[in-house]
Formats: sequence, structure tokens, C-alpha cells
Amino acid sequence: MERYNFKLVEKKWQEHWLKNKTFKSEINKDKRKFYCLEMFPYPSGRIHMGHVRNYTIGDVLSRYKTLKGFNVLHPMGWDSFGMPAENAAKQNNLNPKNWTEKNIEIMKSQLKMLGLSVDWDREISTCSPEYFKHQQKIFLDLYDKGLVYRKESYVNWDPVDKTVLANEQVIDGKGWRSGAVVERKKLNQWFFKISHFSEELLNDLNKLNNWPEKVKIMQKNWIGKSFGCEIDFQIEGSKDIKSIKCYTTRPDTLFGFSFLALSVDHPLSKYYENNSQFAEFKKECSKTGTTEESIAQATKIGFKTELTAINPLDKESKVPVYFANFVLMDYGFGAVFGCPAHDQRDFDFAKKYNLKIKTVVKPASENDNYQVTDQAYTGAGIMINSEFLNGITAPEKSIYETIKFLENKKLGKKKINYRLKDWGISRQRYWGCPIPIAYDNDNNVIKIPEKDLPVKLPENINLNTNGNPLDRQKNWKEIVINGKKYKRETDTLDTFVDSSWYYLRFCSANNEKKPFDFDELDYWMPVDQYIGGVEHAILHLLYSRFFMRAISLNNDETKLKEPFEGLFTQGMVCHQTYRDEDNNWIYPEEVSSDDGKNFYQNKDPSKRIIVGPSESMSKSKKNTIDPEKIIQIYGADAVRLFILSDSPPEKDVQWSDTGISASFKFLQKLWSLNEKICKNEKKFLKFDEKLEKFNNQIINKFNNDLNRFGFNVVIASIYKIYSFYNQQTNKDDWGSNFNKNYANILKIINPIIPHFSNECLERLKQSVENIEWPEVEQKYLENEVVNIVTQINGKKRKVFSINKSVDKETLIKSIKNDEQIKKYVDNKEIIKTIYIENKLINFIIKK
RNA sequence: GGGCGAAUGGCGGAACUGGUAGACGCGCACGACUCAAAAUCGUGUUUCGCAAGAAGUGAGAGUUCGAUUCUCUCUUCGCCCA
Repeated sequence: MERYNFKLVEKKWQEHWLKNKTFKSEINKDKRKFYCLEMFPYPSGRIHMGHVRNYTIGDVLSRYKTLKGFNVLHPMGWDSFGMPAENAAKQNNLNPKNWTEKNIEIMKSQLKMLGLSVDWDREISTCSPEYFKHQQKIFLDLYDKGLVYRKESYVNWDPVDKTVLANEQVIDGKGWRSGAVVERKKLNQWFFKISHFSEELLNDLNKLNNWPEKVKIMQKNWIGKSFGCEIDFQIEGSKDIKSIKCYTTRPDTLFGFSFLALSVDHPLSKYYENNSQFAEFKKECSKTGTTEESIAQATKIGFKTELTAINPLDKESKVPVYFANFVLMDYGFGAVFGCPAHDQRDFDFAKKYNLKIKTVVKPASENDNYQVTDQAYTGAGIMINSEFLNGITAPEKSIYETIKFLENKKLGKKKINYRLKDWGISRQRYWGCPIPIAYDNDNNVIKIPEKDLPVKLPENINLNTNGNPLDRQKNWKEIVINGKKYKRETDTLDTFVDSSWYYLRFCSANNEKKPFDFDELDYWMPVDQYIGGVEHAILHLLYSRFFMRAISLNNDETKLKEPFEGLFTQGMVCHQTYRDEDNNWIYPEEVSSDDGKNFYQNKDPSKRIIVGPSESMSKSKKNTIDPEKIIQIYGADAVRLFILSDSPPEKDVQWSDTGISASFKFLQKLWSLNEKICKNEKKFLKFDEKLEKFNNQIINKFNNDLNRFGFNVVIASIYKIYSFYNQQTNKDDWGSNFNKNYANILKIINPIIPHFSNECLERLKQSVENIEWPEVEQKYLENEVVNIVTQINGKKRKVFSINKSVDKETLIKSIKNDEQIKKYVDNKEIIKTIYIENKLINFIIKK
């Protein structure tokens, strides 16, 4: 018998799809649309298994929806600006553009090998001027709307990459790419006013019913809405400084006030500019990063001023004012009041500088003499030592009462604060979208006129210099607009800007004039199903939600706010890690084992390999498997089948050699079965109701499982299909309804293993064009014979196959008379009989 | 420290709104084919027990006729935030 030749078959169908433009998508208002989008890849060189998993999930869904009659948009593009290109170009002395384009070419051919149902006519690449010219236009539109602004601010500065990092790009106080310790630096930066939408971005999370709860919670925490109070503290000790404004979420602990702490960047710091000790202190503080995390980890240090602050609730209580490294200028007003008893950070600070620690909240179980000793008490409780607040429960009620009191006395007012800060988008790098702005000699901002867009990057550039390469390109930097000389902005945009609107561009990918056409947006948007890694839960997804709102703001043509109707976050692909005896990482393909326990190096079997835990595939640990090599050995359909089969898609999956090989073998078996069926000429005699039932039930199960992303269960069903049809074709009569049902089976497996399915359909002389997903006939979903589980005191004793038509009384009677049940029931008192129709009978017997 | 989630055979995992725990796959064992091996096909495979039967979904409690599923406490692990 002929073996399944995946190489020929897969090539054949991929060419067929390309030639026939099978996946070309066009607006068709008579059909319901389905926009399926996977997070587009960064063109790093070659695709990895994470891509395979991500794009297989999206592809199965796209193909399923197409078969279901939807007009599907399933595009692909490249997130092609960014630092790896610049770094690779530096190391190998080449151009980032060429490096990127070559990678795109390779990765595109690899993605095609997977047989993805992508409309390649809509391919976009963010580094192409065809894309970023529109982005520059959007930037200027947002500028006109007041959503873009420039300010001098402290930034996370990566001294190795010589660039500014977003807070999210700082991990453990270190740059996410370089690993260098991040410094604080003051620079002029461009910002998107994402904070304008804080409340909306938070509230509208409730509308995202098809998003994972986990992602919504992460975004909610990131936005970090807090309810608190701003308080003006009267100041003594200076003729210039009369009061300092503070923001606090715990005004109720004001009676425990023991110091006031200011950010070193607080406007009042100007009075200390000439103080050398202060300058030194400020320098020391700059070593602490700007993230909440690095501040939390840093030792708390302070600089004591001669000022004292008066407690607004107790005019007799006066406390010192410090500058402190743990206060951030961009949170609240850059000033916090310290209550050591009920805030650990304040507690550490008070201990260090020997400040008063007054307890004002006690746990409910303690008496009024309760005192905080070796750590702050931050839990709920009852107010003590706080005059009018005594006895009130903390925190909700006590906060409410304090604010009411302060507002009545005009000492403060309630205020809502957000942790979400404006999005700094300036990057001191070459390989990014140029910011379409210029400056005159007085540093006034001018927009680059629309006719001069796009602002392209200069091509011949020396990257092996320190700092921003664009800043050194004199002939690029200096321009003339309307006869006047200007200097270009030399920062480029954060690459997260590129990916914040690409889903819109796909709707009008080839429109040269506009970023997108609102009629096309109206048809295709929102994305019905977005699929990608959970690592983008906050940044990319929040920025995209911001962008959609920014574009819709004051816009009569679209009011769309949420770009992604549904979101699915897939798990990672893992593999065991291997090291040699010198602790060097070793690729799996360089390792062998005869017994599955002891591993050695292929090139030298005397060299032992130490097997480490299974971890997410990463280049640094060399525990990667190259998808292209695997496709060449087993074929795309086997890879697709395996990557979906072993785990639910939202969880991590273990790559396994035996697993992929099992998928491959299974396709061979399925092929043999198909061959056997194709060669059959007789045996279609009597209508087979069992076959009809099996088919309808399995199609129904496919529908349910595919709609809930249960791909691993769908694949288990495919194995069951094989086993059923294998038995069916061993019968003398396969059934007069055999061919129709078998063809339907080939159709429902089409989304998962499309090349294989197409080939089988063709052999069966069935059309592969415009395949329709088979309808389920309700009448075949129900069985006349049902299994009745019979329990005695809740314990299963016997299962009866009973015709549905048998009524309850007759059924119970006959079961009681059954030999095996009799011995439990006879001569015993049945207290209760629980009967669940068509399912279960439980006799409760007195013991 | 806070939030979220998970824990089921030797392994990956299945079980719809509480109703036959272990689908399906891997691995393993045995058998067939073969001089032999590989490949392939077939049978079996939660544990204990010859069997009848008993136990069993991280641990402990609770609700219920009945709990992998619901509630509480704890343990371990993972992710995110700090």
C-alpha cells in the first residue's frame, strides 16, 4: 500500500492555495465577518515553536469559521522595528533594513510551510515607509487632539543600550535587554496622554466578556485606581515655604503622622540647590531606579530639612520634613506624609531616623493599649488614639469620616488617583519610526507638513558610535521648511506604537492615501478573536486599547473603543534543558539516550549530559527545536496535530519526540484507512443508523470543543474517529450512508490538518473548494437506549442499558429484581429513592 | 508581602450546568508477523487482592442521597504585581 507522501501533498496544496488566492479576503456585506488575528511576529531570524503554536491555533479557528460560512479576515505582518536589528547590524557591520528584510523572507517561507490560511496580499511590515508614513500622520493627528506632549522628565536610562526604557522594560532594576543597572536621567521626552483615558480604560474592562479574567485583573491593577485625599500641610521654619500639598490613600492615619517626605525632584528642592550635602544626597538617590519595584528594594534614606510640618488635625503636633529616596515626583504631588505605625516603608524610615511611632489602628482582637512594635500594622481594624475617629472601623469607614472632617474644615479634599502614568514614547535609537517633528532655533516645536511625510530614516549610517546615531546625521537632521531652517527630532518612536494600531491597517493594508478606510474598519473591526502570549497582557493590549480611543476621540467616522472583542492567551512550548559537564547549554539535537535515563553527546558518547528541568524554549538555554527541521521530517500537518494535541492551548505544552512521532504515525494510519475506503466498490447496502449517530454526535462535539478552544479534546476525537471507521470498514456492509458521512469527517478535520484532508477529499472525488461545515441533525444526537447507573447509598453497583421509553415505576421495579441489586435491597428498608431521568438511580438503605 | 491560577495513573491530560473518575495519546507488558531486530497489527494497562471486593482526583474538614466539580483551612508549585 502506498504510504502518505506529505512532502508532495503539502507542497501541492500550498501551491494550489497560492495560485487560487484561496484566502484572499474582501468585504462582502451579505456574509457575517470574522476577523481572526494572532500577534504578529518580530522578524528575529527563524520561526520558533511558540510561533507554530500561536499561528496553528489561529489558523484552525480561521479555517473553522470559513467552513462555517463566515467571511474571514486572517492577515499576517511583521513587527519589524526594534533593537535586535540594530544590535545585529552593529555586530556584523550591516544595515538593519537588510538584516530585517532577509529575516522576513526566511520566516515568511517558514510560515508558508505550515500551510497557514493567511491573506498574504495584506502583509504589512512596520519598518516599511508604506506603513510608518501613516503612523506619522496618526502621531500628528493625536498631537492636534492634545494627546501628545513633550516634557522634561526623569527616565530610566540604560547605560549600555544608551536608551530610555519604559517602566515595564525595567526588570529588577535592570534593562530588559542589556541587563545593565538602570540609572535616572532627566531628558526631554514625548508622551502619549494615556492617562486621559484612565477611568475609561478601567471601566470598559467590564465589557470585555471574551477576555481571560486574569488579563483584565492585571490591567486593572496596572491602572491602579485609588481613592484618597489631598491635604495642605502648613509649614514652619522658612519664610518662603508656607505649605506643602500631599496625596494620601490613608488620611485616617493622620493622628500617627510623624514626618513629611518629599521627592528630591519636588519644586521645593530649588531652595536647596546650593546646599552641597543636598546635592550629594540627590546624587545618591539617582542610583535608585524610578520603578516602584526598585524603590521598594532600595534602602530608605532621607535628607532632613530645617522645616516642620503641622498636623492639620492636631495643631500642637509638629513633625520634621525630609527629602527621601522612596518618594516619586510623578505619584501624587511628590510628597507623602509618613505614618510609621501603619506603613512598612514609613516604619523602616522612622526606625532609621529615630522618629516617633504612634499606633492609631488596632486589630479588632486587641485592646486599646495595642502598640505596633517590630513591624507596621497595615491590616483592617479599629481606630485608637485618634480623638474623633476612635472606635471607628478602619480603613473604609475611617477614611470616609476623615475626608468628611477635612473637607468641612477646608483642610483637604477627596481625590481619585491612578497609578497609570503617561506613556513615554521617545527612544534614542536609529531603528524605529522617526517622530515627524522639527524644532526652530528657539526650540519651538513644528510639525513636519503632511506633504513631506514620510520622514524616512537615513540609509547609510554608522551605528558603531555612542548615543543616538540619528543625532550625528547632520545632513538628515537639518532641514528647511517654508524657507526656514529647522532641526529634526532625532528620537524615534517606541516600537509598541507600531503594534498599537496594526490591526487597523490590516483592514486597508493597501490603501496608499490613508492609514485606513473607515468603511473598511466599519466592516472588519473589531478583531473577533485575538490570540497571543500572556506576556503582552498589560503593555501591548493596554496601548492598543488607548490607541483605539485616541483615534475615535472627536471622530465622527468611528466610535469604536475596544479593538479586540475576544482575547485568547496561549501557553508556552517547553523542553528539557541539557548541559555538559562543564555546565554549557547543549541543544537537544546534539543529545542522545539509549534508555531515556542516561544522556550523552552525539559527537562524543563518552561525554555525559546533565538533564535539567523542562522550561520554556529559549535561545539562551538552547532548549529549542527548529520548526523547519521538524516540518521536513514529519510534515506540517503532523506538527499542527501534535502542537495542539498534548495540552489545552492556554497551558504550557511539553515538546516531545515521541509525541510528534505518534502524530506522524497516526496520519499514516489514517491514510491507509483512506486508501482502503477509496478502493472499496461494494458494501453500501443498508442505511446504518449507528454510523449516522456517531457522525452527528462527533460533529456536534467538534462544534462545542472548537468554540471553547478545546483543541486537545478535538484531537482525541479524531483518534476515536479513526477507531470507529476502522471497525466500520471491517464490516461486510459499510452502510448506504457511508460515503456522505465519511466525506463529512474529512471536512471537519480540515481546519486541523488541511493538506491531508484536501488530498483525501480529492481522492474521494469530492470538491475541495467552498467546503461547508456539515450541519448536525438533532434527532441523531439522542439515544433511545441510555445507561442507568444504579447506586446503593451513593456507591455504584451496576449499570443498566435501558430503553428511554420505559417509565420510572417499571424501571425501578425491574432494577430491584435484578440478581446483583437484589442482594443489597432484599429484606432492607429503602428510605429514599433518588431518580435522575435517563441517568441514575440511587437507593438509600437503612443500615 | 498582595493578586490570580493549578494540583487527577509511570507521563501529558479527559470528565457538559454536582451524577459510571482516568476519555484520547505516550510509555510499558504480552501476543502475531520475522532467522532476528525495526516497522506494523492485536490485547492488556489506577492501586491492593487469586477472587469476591476494597481504596482512590495534593492534605484535612464541611454541605449533599451523591463532590475531581461547591464552601472553609492548610501544603506545594506556577504566573503576575510589589
